[in-house]
Amino acid sequence: MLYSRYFIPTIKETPSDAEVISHQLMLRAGMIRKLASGIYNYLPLGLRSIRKFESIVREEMNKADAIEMLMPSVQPAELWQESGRWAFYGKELLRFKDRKDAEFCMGPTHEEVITDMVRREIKSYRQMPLNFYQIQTKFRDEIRPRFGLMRGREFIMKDAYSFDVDSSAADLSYEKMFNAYMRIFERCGLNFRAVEADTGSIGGSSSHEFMVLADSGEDAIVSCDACRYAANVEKAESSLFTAVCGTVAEPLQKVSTPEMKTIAEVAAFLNVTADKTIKTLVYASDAGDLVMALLRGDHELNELKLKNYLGWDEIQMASEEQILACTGSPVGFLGPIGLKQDVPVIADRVIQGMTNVVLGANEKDQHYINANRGRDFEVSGFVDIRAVEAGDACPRCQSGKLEMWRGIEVGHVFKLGTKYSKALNATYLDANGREQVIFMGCYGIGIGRTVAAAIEQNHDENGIIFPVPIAPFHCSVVAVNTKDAGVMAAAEEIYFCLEKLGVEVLFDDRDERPGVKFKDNDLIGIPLRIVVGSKGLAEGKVELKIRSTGEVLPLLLDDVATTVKQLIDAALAHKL
RNA sequence: CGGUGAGUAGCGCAGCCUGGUAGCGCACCUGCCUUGGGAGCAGGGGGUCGCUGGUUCGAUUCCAGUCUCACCGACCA
Repeated sequence: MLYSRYFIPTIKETPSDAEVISHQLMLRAGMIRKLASGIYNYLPLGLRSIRKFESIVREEMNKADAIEMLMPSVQPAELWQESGRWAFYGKELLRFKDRKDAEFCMGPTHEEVITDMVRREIKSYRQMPLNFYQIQTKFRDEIRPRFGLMRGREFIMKDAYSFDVDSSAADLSYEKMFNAYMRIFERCGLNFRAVEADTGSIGGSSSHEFMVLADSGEDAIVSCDACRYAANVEKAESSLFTAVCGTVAEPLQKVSTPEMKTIAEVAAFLNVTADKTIKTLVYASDAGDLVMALLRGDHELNELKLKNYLGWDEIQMASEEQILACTGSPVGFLGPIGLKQDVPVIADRVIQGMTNVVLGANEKDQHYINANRGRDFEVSGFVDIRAVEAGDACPRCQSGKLEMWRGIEVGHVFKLGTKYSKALNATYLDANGREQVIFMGCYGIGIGRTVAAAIEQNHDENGIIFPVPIAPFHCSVVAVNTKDAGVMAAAEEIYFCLEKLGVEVLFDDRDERPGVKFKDNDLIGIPLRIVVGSKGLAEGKVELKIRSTGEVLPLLLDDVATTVKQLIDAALAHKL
């Protein structure tokens, strides 16, 4: 490809509305341009990287026996009403009507469509297992799109759906996809973790997220430094069960704690450590139901764990009025003793062993000391509702410690069970001629997001440093002075040789000063660069610069093409 | 939807407080010069100041409304 005939509109200055590095660099490198909030044009260079990643995904999906197809992005409302998600999905689902007033939506995901196809076509256990995938544009009307391709409203996604005769066969399909995902992200040279995850609005029994580690990631994850356990903090189990307080029950006593509202203030005032106190939180559902949550004073609540335990759709901290009605006390002095309303009291498991604790007296400026469960208050259940912290013991192996990371969710695999097949009545006849419900799994990869995540993880002050497998070009050839006929002839020669060898090469033949070309080539992140200048040429030499290390190798004119070819092949093979 | 901030040339911004018909850097066009890290000189083109209404002799500037965008919270590939 000739640079002068191609289209790479680079930008020298950082656009002011781009917050994260991948967004800034994709704009500056001329890979994407914004059309509307969360909606982007993929310019030629950006599309090349995306296509590269797509073909890696295709290869691995095909290898894992998934079959490619393509579904429409416009979907009829009836299917969504049938699955129950038309009402449940909310405003994120972009809905509209056609000229006949029939309702449609832009597909945010395709469980309904694929299940509808399968229920029409699959009749027998003999036809399974089956796994269909597509690479297609999705639309989710996100409330707050941000970070460029990282969270767009319109985005390219690979989604796959598996269909099996029973749960254990579905587990096998899940495992195949899981392994394919591992290979996909390994091939891209990404530093990532597969973590246990919450299933969210897709539903199902269990799931794993694939997280590219990056400080700008929107998710927090933990992983064990000794075993393979890793989880989204939303999901991560707390390993703490043990109590830390004394065992002889002292008499309950109310003490004055003027203006002492936070755990830290109360603990300091009463001269105890925070782990001898109990933190009381009140949460409300959108229906107005209340629940009281108890945690050890130095612990934090994981709202999602509480929400999942309660089975609520929404959870939020109760309002001051709700709290006053329930406890008779302002925030800061809450506790489970002497409640005005009968609300369930959910205690973290750690509470079970605590004795002689400090907690709020449900009265302004008053706390209890030496409170004991059973004698002074009761709880309706002990549940793991605590947010894990870095340094916690691993809940699996117990010998390891949990490390905490930020991550970008690039892939997510779900065991759906029969959630959609039941709702849409997707059944088959088993060997005994009995009707059975199909077991499903679904598997997503954010295509654009993965490319963005790769940039997030591979860049320096000069721009992008693409991993070879998803680089838009493998190599660039820079002619230092285009007016020098010798330089141009040599550069052209190298360009043709590389093309002949199947190397994807960008020939920077522009009549620009060398500095401009170097800056642009660095910015767009081409892994290898050959510089052809008159000085080196006089000795029959050119330079090969490696973008990732900055290493510069002087090479003889005759050796360049084969050396580059070898380096590229090695880089691609290394990831397989 | 709630909270914050911003809309002035393709991009990044100033001007607005104190109203008088718009400016800087980069980019773009022409010419000269230059060719190993975003050069230099000279000349030039481009803006209904987001939109609507109000106040005023006069509004980019003041007021009201509205739209869009970004950032902070719940969703998610």
